[in-house]
Parts: sequence; C-alpha cells; structure tokens
Amino acid sequence: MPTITLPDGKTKSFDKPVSGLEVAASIGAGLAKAALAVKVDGELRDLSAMIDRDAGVAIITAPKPGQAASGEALQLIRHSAAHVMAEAIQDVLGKDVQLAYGPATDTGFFYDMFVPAGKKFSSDEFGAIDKRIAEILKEDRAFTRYEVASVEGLKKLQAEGNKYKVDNAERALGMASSVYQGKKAAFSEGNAAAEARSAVLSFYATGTPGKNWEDLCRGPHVPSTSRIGAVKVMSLASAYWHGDETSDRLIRVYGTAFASQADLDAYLKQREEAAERDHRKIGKALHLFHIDEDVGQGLILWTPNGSIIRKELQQFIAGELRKQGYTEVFTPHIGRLELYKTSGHFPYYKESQFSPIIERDALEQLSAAGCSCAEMIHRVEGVSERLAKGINERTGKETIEKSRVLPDDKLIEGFMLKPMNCPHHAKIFASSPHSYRTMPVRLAEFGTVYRWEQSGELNGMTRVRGFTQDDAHLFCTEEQVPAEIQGCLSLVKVIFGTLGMKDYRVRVGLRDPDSNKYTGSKDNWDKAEAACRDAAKSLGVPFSEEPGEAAFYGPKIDFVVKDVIGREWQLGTVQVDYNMAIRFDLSYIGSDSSKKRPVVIHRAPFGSMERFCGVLIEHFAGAFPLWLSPEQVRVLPISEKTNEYAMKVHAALQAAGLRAEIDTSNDRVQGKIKAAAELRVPYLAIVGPRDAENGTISLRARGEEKDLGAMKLEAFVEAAAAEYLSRAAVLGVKP
RNA sequence: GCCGCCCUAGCUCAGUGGUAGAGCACUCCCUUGGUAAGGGAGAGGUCGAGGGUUCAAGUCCCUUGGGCGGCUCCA
Repeated sequence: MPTITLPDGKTKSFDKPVSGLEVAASIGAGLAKAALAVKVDGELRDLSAMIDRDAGVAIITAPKPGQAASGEALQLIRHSAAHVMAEAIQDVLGKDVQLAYGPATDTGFFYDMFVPAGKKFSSDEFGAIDKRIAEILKEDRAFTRYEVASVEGLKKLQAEGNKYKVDNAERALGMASSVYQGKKAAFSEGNAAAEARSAVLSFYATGTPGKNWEDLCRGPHVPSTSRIGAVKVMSLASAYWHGDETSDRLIRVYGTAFASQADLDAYLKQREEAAERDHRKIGKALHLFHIDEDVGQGLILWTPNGSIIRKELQQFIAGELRKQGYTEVFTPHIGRLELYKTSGHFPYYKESQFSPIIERDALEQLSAAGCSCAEMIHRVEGVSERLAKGINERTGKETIEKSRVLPDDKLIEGFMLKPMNCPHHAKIFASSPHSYRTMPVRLAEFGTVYRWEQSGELNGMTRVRGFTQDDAHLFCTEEQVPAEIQGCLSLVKVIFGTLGMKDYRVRVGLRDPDSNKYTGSKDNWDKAEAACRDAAKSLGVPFSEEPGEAAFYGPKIDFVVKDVIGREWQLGTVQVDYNMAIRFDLSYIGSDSSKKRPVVIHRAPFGSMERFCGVLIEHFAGAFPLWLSPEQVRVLPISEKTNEYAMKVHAALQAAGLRAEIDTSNDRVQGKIKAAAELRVPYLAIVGPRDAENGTISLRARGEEKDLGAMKLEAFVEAAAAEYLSRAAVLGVKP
C-alpha cells in the first residue's frame, strides 16, 4: 500500500503498487501526457516502473518548445536517442557494426561502435541515418525493459558475439572483465558501478522484445520513440574502448537530441552563432592577433589592433588595483631552477613546463665527460642538501625525497621559463622586512608565464603555451584573509560590471573531507573556507561549493562567466596558500615582536590576458565598446572634394585622443560604409559639402540601420571622448 | 601526446594524374558620388616543407610542420 510523497510535500496513498504513469495521471492528465520518467527516492526510473513501497516521487516532464528543459529530461531524451541512432546506423550500415557504449553528454549523446575493417563510415551517411531516425521516431515504438538472470543474459550476449557488450555486462555484474584488462576504470562511474552487484541484466527493446531492435542497458528511457522529439547526427570522432589507447579503436558518433524540433533548431542556430563568434575567425578578420608556426604553437603575437584592446584592459585593471592598494612589480620571464625547486614546482610539474635551460658550457663538459641523458636528468632534477634540509626543517616533515638530494658538485644548475609568478613575488616580499603594521603586501604584475600544454589542447587565444596573467600575490596575516578575499571579489565585480558581463558564477573549492593530503592547520582551513564561502555569498551571484576541488595548500574560488549566447568560460581563480610562505621561509614581525608566517593569496581573476581577450572577442562578437575598439571613429568623405575637410575632422578626433582613421579611397560612400561595418568600427563620421559648410559631421553608429543625423564636429568630439573615458559598455553618442 | 580530417594568392574558397583558377583585398585608370560593394585594367601562388611512385603530381604514397574536431591531461 504505497504512500508517495511529491516534491511539494503532498502525499498520496494507493491501495496497490502503481506505475509512475499512474501517479502522474492521479495528479493530472496534462502531467501524465508530459511525463517522461519518474524519480523514486532520487533514483531515475522508467515511467512504467512499479512503485510498491512508500517513496518520494517526482515526475520528470518534457519541456514545451522554447522552455528550458531539466537536465534529467534532456538526459533521458538523449540516452533514448542514442539507442535510436544506434538502430538507425545498424539499419543503414549493417548489423556487423558492433555497439560499445552510448551515453548522454552535456550537449547531446554519443555512441562508440566498432566498424569492421573495410566498411566505410563517413559523414556522407548522416543524411541516411537522420532519415532512418526520423522514421523510428514516427513509428512511436515503446522502450520496453525486460530483465534476465545474469547467467542467461551473459550467454545471450556471448551468443551475439559482441565482446564490448559482454564486457559491459560483466562490469555491471561486478565481475572482473574477461575482455578488458586495461589500467583505467574510466567507465565505472554511472555506468557499470550503479548496477554492480545486481543479479540481473536489463535490456531495452525499442518496441517488442524479440521482434524489434534491443540493447543491453541500465535505463531508464522515455516511454516511446516519439517522445524524443528531434535528433540529429552531428559528427564522427575516434575513441578508444574505455579511453585506453592500448585497447580497440572505436568510432564515436556524436548526435544531439531535444524534446522538440524547435529546440533542436534553436540549438543548431546557437552553434552557428558560436562559430560566427569564434575568436579565431574574428581575430583574423579584425587583425587582433596572429599565431605563426615559425614562432611556435600556442604563442600569441599581439598585433597592433589586439594590443590596443589588451592595453586598455590592463590600464583599466591596473587603475582598479591602485584603488585597492596594490603595488605593481615587474619580474623577468625566467628564474633559476633552484627557485622552482624551493617553490616545489620543479620537477613535480615538469610535464607541463618547458624544459630547463642549461648553460652551454655545462652541457659541453658533461657531454665530454660521457654523462648519460638519464644521469643528466637526475642531476638537473636533484636538490642540494642545504635546500632539502631548509625546506624539511620549516615544514617539519619530509617534503623532498631522499633520492633527489645530491651533493652540490653533482647538481646541474640551469634556468626555467617561469610557469608561475609566485616565486618571484615571494622573493620580492622577502627582500625587505615586514611587520604586522605594514601588512598586507599586495604585489601585482601582468606576469607572463609559460606552460607546456599538450599540442592537442591548444586553441586560439584560450589555450596557449605563453600567457600573461593578471596576477597578484597578497601577503597577509591570518586575520586579514577574509578581507583580502572579499577585495578580490569586489574587483571582479567592478570589471565584469564595466564590461556588461552580468552573468557569472563562482565555484568554491573546498577540502575533500576524506583526505589528509592538505597542508596548514585545520583551524586555518576552516577559517579560510568560511571566508571563501562568505565572500562568494556576498557577491550576489550563484555559487557552488565543490568539496575535493581545493589545492593541497588551500581553498580557492573560481570564476565562470557566461557570454551573451549562454556559453560558460572558466576564467581565473583566487587561491589561499598556506604552503608557499613555509617553503620560502617568509615572515613578518607580529605585534608581540615574534616572527609570524604570512598567508599568501594567489589571484588572477581573469586568468590570462590572452584567454580573457579571447572570451571578450566572442562575447562582443568583435563589436567592442568604444573604449576597447581598436578603431573608434572612421571619417568617410563623400568624395575627394571633401577630403580636405575630412582631414580636419580626423585631426580633431586624434587631437582629442580618439583612435580615428580616414577613408580617402575613391569608393562611393556606400562602399566605405560596408568596409567599415565589416571591421565593426563604432562610429562613422560621414562628411560631405554640406558638413564642410556647417562644421558638422553626419553620424552613423555601428548596428544602426541608417544615419543618426548631423551634429557639430566639436559636440561629436566631446561626446565621443567622454564615452571613451567613461568606459561605457554601449555606444551612446547621438546628435 | 593519441585518433580522424584539413593546409592552393593577403583573406574566403574551387580545382582528384595532363599548360594553376574565382570572388574580395591590393595597384592604376575612368567615375566625384549623401549612408551596407559604381565600372575597367593590372599585379599577385616553386599548391605548408622534404622525399618517393609516374612519361607526367596541387591531385597517389611516405616522413615532417601547422590547423580543426575528438580523446586524454591540467599547479
């Protein structure tokens, strides 16, 4: 006699076990119609699943077109779509295509499959597959679950000869796989693990078991194929079975699905728009930056136009930092290896750093002495007894492995391109004495760092190997930590506000409660985590707490900004660090005249200038606010007869500090407007004989269909200069 | 780093074994025009690089650099 509790707290009692559909129907016919699945005590189940005990039940419904779908509804739709796509692919390409693994993802779904050698599968087939999918949706076949005992199920799968499905089943049953002995258990989560220890295997037929297509599957699914709405096959990629490159190579077919064709169309349109906004495309068209293969992958050359944007941003940020009491420093791009051994960066993160720079003489001598490469590496990575002792004494525990400690004459010294700015800043802090009265010390630098990102990860300006962080290190007392974190967040707020980026959230990275890898006292951690949480809360934007996401040396806050078309971008972080002051033996004199350890806060709220500019390019689609526009005003004479007056206008704009250009080509004005519009120039000052006579310009603003009318030259110059100075987010000059 | 695809003029792209093309941009000429491309002419490429197959390679094969998509990784 189940009594179910609905999300709103209401309860309903039934005198016999009921299906999810019956529960929905008992609430309302509309709900029953929209229902896709049920959530029973937090667990997603088929709508047809019987509920025979007291439980909390929520109905998962399909969204109406245009309405935001719940993640669960989309996941159901997409997982079901993966089945339909797999069936369609087997119909189109043949049953010898073996299915492996097909989950829903954030933006759709994929299905990994093994395509026999000699069989061609390319995007040419997408049309036929999409067509077959549409037919299956129209047939409105019910997703039918049936369960068989594990032994019987395994036999069935073995008979079908698909080793991937056998493997899936064995993993689901919690058995060691007979097929896959790989090193990673990447697929354990959410797939096999959830069903581990189950005594049965579940299958889903798309229609009638034994008659229609079916697949080993944990489920749940939407009730029937028509409920999927709309599906599209998107792309092909290759993938390894279980993500293990020593295992079989499979073809991964990506698709996406939505509750309605309208939603799918909206998604496709959004993707198109995103492609139009791609900073690599716009960066080329507007000459904002250049990457040259002769210079190197992932190394940004800032061309004059892009440099203007970066410079404006940096001046803006620097101004805000001054208001907050930061002091600016400059440090070189390299430092001795020893410095990074002290900080702990080298060699622990060597795979993401550029190789050390070793002096030529040293290399030649070692080479002449017959030193092997392995020995050389060992001696480069070694640390002196002095350094090891110093760090171990300060931390009170072994932080440097004994095997790495070498006598001085065995060590090979060298330099490293800096992967972080903090060691240099720590040395600046340590270069003068500090007292609690002069704390905090806030050292800011647009510091360029170099990291060895894997080549496959590089992407335009957003993933690069050399980048300039809007970096700063705040050396403060423990008591000052909350206020300093607060200060970092208020800076972010000001800058996002100015750029018109209202939609952002923060993630607070906390300790993993089950780990003891963390440095610093529990008491301090509690305080710092509370400070991060409080600061995030006070920001007035959504925030999430993520246990286990903290670094071993302290909690952190990450910023994630949403651009105008809804994509999220991870920018920078604020990170509390209890470890660095210890490693560098930093101190200040407390009020009791004893030496105290400062706490260090790393913060680069916008990440890097490269990434931030890349995000801004996409956010604005190249149509920057006046203050960031490389070219702010273009003067367009109607004909050569007004060139002279146009030059006067141009000179007046330049004299006012505006970035103005003049187009004296012998195009007609229509052509000049088109050319300027393509470059997203904010204001066009069009001048003809009338204007020359009246001392006016005819104003046309970016995005306006037609001209805004004439205004006195002086008034325009003044208004434009004022808008520039105010860093207005939108164009506002009008006659 | 791994897998797949791609690289032709400054830009966007056509050209699948037989004399390198188009549009835009550029230069010059005509046109002197009032709000998203007036007209004409010219110049511009050892087809990413190196090697191979072939009578003949932009086109086929190998190596290599770079890009894109995906995987993996990320202090």
